[in-house]
Amino acid sequence: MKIPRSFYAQDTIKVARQLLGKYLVRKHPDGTTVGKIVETEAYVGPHDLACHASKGRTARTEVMFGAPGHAYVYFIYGVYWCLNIVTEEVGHASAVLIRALEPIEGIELMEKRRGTEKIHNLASGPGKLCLAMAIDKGLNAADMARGKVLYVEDRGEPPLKIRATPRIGVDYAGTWKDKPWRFLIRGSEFVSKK
DNA sequence: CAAGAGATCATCT
DNA sequence: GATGATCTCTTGA
Repeated sequence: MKIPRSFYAQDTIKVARQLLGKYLVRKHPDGTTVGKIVETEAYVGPHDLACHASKGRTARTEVMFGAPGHAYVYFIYGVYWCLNIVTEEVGHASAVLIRALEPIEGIELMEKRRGTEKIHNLASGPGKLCLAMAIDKGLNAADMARGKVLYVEDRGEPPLKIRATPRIGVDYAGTWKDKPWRFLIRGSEFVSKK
């Protein structure tokens, strides 16, 4: 069943933890791809110096200030796209970065898009999973609670063992870089880094 | 295997 | 004008 907006409206860290084990579904003219979410990161608000919203309300961060359940897709290093899902109430700029997926459906399509057949390398990183699932600027601000082309499904799996570590690539964020807000499914072979 | 460089551009100063 | 919530490839031990 598709995850409703009320789920995304909760505390960002809680959403980041609970997204683990859920399924990201992407419907595209070329085919449907599905991946199990195995790694996430929480960006909790404007006071969090690692969060893009700490730069203030700008054209880029506008989506994060809006309603929960929308996709925040941004371009980084002139090369890659990254997918986040906006959390908490309207006006609270926070989001969860989807960092890695375990490929479940449409694996051949992912292999074609990624140019590799190594399954552990198809979606084990935020830039890689966006390539594998054809996610780019066109999906920025998409409503994942109501939309049909990009959403998250709960397939009713039991609770998972979760491991928390500091977030990746945010050394510039002062004391915020050490917050243990990166969450992984313990033992998963599909995370970006162990 | 680890370390380093390059890719390449939207966004903010 | 600088830089980044990344990834791949090359180099060298």
